Amino acid sequence: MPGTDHAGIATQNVVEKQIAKDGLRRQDLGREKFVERVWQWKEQYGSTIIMQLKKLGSSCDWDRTRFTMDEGYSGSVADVFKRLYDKGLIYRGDYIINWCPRCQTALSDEEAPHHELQGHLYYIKYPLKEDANQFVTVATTRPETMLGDTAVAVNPKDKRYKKLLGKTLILPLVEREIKIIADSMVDMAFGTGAVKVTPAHDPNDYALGKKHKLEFVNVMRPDARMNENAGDYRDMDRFEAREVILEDLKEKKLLVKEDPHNLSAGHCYRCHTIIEPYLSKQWFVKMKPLAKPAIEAVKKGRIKFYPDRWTKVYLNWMENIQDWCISRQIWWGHRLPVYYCKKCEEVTVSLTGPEKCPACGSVDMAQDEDVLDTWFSSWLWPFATFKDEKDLKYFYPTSALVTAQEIIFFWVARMIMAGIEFQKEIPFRDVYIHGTVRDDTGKKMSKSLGNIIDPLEIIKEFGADALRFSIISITAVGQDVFLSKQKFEFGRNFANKIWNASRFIISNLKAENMKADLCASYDAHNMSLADKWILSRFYQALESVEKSLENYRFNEAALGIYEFFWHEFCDWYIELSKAEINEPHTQLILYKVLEKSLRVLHPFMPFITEEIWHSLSPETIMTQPWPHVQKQMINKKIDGQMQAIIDVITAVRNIRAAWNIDPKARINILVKAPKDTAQHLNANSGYIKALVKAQDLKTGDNIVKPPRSAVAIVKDTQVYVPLEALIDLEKEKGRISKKIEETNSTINGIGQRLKNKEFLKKAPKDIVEGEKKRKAELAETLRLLEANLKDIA
RNA sequence: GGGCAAGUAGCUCAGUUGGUUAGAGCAUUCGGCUUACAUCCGAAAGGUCACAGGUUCGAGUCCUGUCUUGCCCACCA
Repeated sequence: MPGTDHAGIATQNVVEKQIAKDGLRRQDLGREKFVERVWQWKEQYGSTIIMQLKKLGSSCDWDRTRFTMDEGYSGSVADVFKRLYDKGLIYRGDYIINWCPRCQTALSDEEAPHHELQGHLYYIKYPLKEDANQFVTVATTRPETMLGDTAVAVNPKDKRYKKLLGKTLILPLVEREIKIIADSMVDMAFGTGAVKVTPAHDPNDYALGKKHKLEFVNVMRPDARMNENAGDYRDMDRFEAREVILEDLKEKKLLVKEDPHNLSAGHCYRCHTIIEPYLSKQWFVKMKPLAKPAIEAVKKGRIKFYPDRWTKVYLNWMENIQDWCISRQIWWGHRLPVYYCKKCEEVTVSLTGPEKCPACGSVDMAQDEDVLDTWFSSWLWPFATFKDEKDLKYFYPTSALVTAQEIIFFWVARMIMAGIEFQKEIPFRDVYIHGTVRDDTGKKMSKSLGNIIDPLEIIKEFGADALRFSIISITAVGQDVFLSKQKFEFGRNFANKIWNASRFIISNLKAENMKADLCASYDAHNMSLADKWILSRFYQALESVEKSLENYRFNEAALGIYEFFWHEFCDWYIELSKAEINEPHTQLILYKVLEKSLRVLHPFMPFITEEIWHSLSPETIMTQPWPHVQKQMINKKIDGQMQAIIDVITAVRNIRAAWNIDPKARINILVKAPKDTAQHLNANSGYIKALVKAQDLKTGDNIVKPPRSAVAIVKDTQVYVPLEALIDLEKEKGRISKKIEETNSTINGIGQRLKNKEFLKKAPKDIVEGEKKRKAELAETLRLLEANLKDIA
């Protein structure tokens, strides 16, 4: 279900900037024309995000693409408003809200994040009415608001001010009489212990004002210039007024001092202007009743967060939830379905628009000028997006919501509340909170910071599959990712590997070898050890990929199939297959493992797998089933047998590298091992010979080490490689001695453990048995190593 | 002020319920055009798991404290 919201404030800002180039303000165009311009902009750029999603290979129902301002969706928004209003959960009220003087709109608390500022704490003397030589000194960071002061508050326990309680002060500059009141909210330790109270310009003071029935004096206009209540300071910008007021106070000797002071102030999340706490009439949603069942849903586990730690963050916010300010003084968005009678001021909420006032019958009605917070439409996304009741029934509730941490309050919490309130059912069961993408220096990538990596550029340079696979691989559950261009090489290289391996296999395949079915019996196709092994490994990889996906461990899933495909299938099986590439059983396995791997890889890398798939089948891979784990194909014994061969091959390669044996030279190998091991190696000597370029391989339990040969010990097996050139005995001694040292220290470690009676008593049996077995194996290896060393000496 | 996350190889990061020898990619060193792939192949080197205590037979993993970094929340005028 793809779609976009209308991003009210952000979009309006962009278009305002655009028309500003022609010297126009939105007011110059008027509401209707301006909104038209925004629609034009939306048509032109709004599809970018959808286009990017498509380029990334996102598999959505594109014909269901929805926009929050679509007709039907807008209907749901208005409908929900009315339902909440009728239920008494929406009200209009005076309140100190976050006001952005630049955007000229109210903002919710979540839209006005606090940032630290370096400011000053100014100490100002307010003279007593009865005796102008006596003062109360208050401390403030925003002296310009003093023009709106209607009281000074002190803590009732504060002895310094006890005798002044109830007395009257003369507010300097405006000469208004204000009372000294007592309230326990005041922190005696801060500043002077006396606080100026400005109920119209500060949320705390507002509360005090309500409680103590103070006067509310608003001294600013919406553009944060001082208004007629500010006397001589009228028309000055708030910060300009601050400077002038300080000058004037200084002149009157009422400014005691100014201390540097760090304070934190709300900033508009869109334009970063400092918020002005401002008294105005706004619309609110009562959140407590909506939050209650939404808290329950999470507490009872009907909705789960991944990773779990976000549960606490969610609950903490929900349990302290404040009413939601939903009106915005902008034009781009859903208008409130609210109508005022100009005659009797009756308020009517109506979906169609009333013809006349239901109270007085006047036809002189006007719709509220405001629009709704964008989130007031987005919170309906899980259900308002469906045009068809049947679809809604079928798809709702959805299984998982995947989103960013920063949006838990804005969106996730509210969707849960809306779902329960309007659908009587939670909107989704799992909430997966992914990490934040940051740049090299740890800064969050964002368009406004300009530090983004454009996915389209990466796709051009590395490919969409490379981009996807790289990011998935480095994203552990909910961990932030630090992204740089270089990281995309990882996915690109893997895509290259898949491409080449597929090319190799497909170019060798004969059609008749692809048809056979893999049935439960290994023998049906004369399978070799390697055939059985790679199938066993594939199904184990598949099992682990499935498990990882079920737990939202996408990186583990990606790396699981990566590890299998590259380092088991390509590095070992395909290499081994070259010797018998025309054998039907080899071709069958190559084909089966490839096509199954492609199906597993498809969700991670849709483009390359689709392309390769077309060489195998005329159909699309998108609708192919996910492979089933065939448990009977998983065989640990086969794994072990193959591992023994891999170990011998690795040991010989090691010798070749250590002794700088000419890569082209064919060598002879002798292996001395217990009977059954020797037999096993002998039966599969072809593998060894092929992968280490050996001329001849002799195995047995009575092999005699030839003089001048290098040796490697694998468990109970001794591998000898006779060297043509004169062997450097000292070097060989060094090699063996080092191995002895390593083996010894490991044996000692295990020995310590096995000597510990507590360990033997308390550790689980299988752990103890494992240790014993391992010690015995290592002891045998050590014995062989020492014998060989002695032999040299 | 409260909370969360992170500190593991030169770099970037994995490491699920405590269990044998802590992994990967990149970078490094050595050797390779071995007829799918040099965006590759083979081999190697590289870690007192931030620090200090504790629990445990056993700790990268659990507990406590400390340090460093980042983020979130909060009405210190």
